[in-house]
Amino acid sequence: MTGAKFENKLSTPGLAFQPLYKQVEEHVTQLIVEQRWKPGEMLPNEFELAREFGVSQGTVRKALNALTDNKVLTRRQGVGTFVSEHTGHQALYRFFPVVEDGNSPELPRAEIVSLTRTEANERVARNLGLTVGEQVILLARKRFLNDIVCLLEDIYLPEKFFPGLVEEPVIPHTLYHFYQINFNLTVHKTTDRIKAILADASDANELGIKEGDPVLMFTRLTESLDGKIIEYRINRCRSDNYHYLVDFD
Amino acid sequence: MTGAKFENKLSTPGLAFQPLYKQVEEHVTQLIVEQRWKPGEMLPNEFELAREFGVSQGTVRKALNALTDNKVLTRRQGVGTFVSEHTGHQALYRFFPVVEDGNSPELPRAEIVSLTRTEANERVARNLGLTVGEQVILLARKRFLNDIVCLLEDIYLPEKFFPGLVEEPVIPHTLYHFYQINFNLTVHKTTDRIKAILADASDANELGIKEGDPVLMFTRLTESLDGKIIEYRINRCRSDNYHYLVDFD
DNA sequence: TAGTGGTCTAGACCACATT
DNA sequence: ATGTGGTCTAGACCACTAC
Repeated sequence: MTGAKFENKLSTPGLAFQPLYKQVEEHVTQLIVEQRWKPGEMLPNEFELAREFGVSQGTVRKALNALTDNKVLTRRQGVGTFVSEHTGHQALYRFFPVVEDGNSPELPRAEIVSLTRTEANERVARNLGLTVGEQVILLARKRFLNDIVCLLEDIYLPEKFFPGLVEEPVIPHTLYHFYQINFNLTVHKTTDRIKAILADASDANELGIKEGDPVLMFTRLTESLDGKIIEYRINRCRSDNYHYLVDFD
Repeated sequence: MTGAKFENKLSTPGLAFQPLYKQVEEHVTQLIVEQRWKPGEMLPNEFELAREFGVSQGTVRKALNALTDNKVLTRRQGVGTFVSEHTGHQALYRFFPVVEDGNSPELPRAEIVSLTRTEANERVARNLGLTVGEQVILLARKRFLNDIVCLLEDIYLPEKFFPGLVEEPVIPHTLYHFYQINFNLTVHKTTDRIKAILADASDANELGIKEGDPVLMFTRLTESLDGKIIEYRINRCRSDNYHYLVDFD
């Protein structure tokens, strides 16, 4: 199907013809970005959406299932189709790769160290796709597993995507859910780059290790559902009793 | 569908009812493990498979597409459906996460340092699911990016899964393809656990860095298509100019 | 009981690659 | 021209959940 064959009600943008189900996928994503349905809310059923978009129910199903694979939607048999919310154990584990040696993955506790506004230096600007000097928010946190500090985070956020965040009185532990609810920014994917470094005096002190001890350092770039780079993190992780877990399949 | 409703020709194992398309998926996987079709070979078309299994073409399609998502099969429009081979750029990048800083992912060269038979010590046995003292093969390699050594690998293989490997006169660089072709072991997924350590004298010498420099160490467990753990790797990677790249989505 | 998603089928037609 | 996978549709029925 080239996009012109059927009379459907999707906004087909000009010449880049896509299969109908792909158009439905993008259209539904767009509607979520525009907050027609908010996180946690239920979508109309397949037949209603099919009627609205002018396609068959099977085509809607294919699109909704693809979005479910991408974790954008959650479907529950007998209940309905929902916009995924970054809450619940599964969603929280999804982007936290640090595990205590010999243990199963667990959820960490977070403690805010500081929250300030500053100007992007060259490195931050390059990573966030900003120009040097643009306003960014720097959020520093410590994270704990079993009440032992395991990770230090410096989180840089473009202020234009997070207006007013720096004045927020209280920032919850579940940051990605907070982005989603308060700034309509749903985290969609992340890229981590991992290196080994030696602890400097300050990090060693905060992590409870010695200066010069090996530390796992990973930087993260986070992309939202609508394709914006919304976060740049610099993480330093104790490596004596923790590791970074990756599955390829 | 509970598995008993339709008269199909799949070996439904007793009571663990599965959807038909899931049964087809497992059956096709089993046939690949049994080498009814070898890597690179083409399967019969959807209608033929549907007739053979006693299900509809749409059900076969759903199963084959799922296996394609899992990289077990490769489908090409107008051509056919093929058993995936661990060759070709895409398949080779898939399990190699080390990238030179500031560069795009590239394929490394491999050089064999030694190939010996030994007995599994406690650590190796535990990771490979063997008993201490079982025969294992130890393959040590160096890997190069742009002709600079970046990674040292100690690869432990249970001899029972790789009979005769230790006498092989020549081992190719593309190990996972070699496992697949010569031992009918298709790598399906891997788990890496990453830590930061300090280089010991030997590793530092081989990697061209100084003793005590930070090094990225990651261990890998590799699982085959039929669910066996076939490989345990201990990797040490230069961290001065290289990093480990992970995407979550 | 009503409403939802999940499975399975059948068939028409399109797009692509090879001969 | 032929054969393959890809898309789209239509409809029947099942399984699960909530009320």
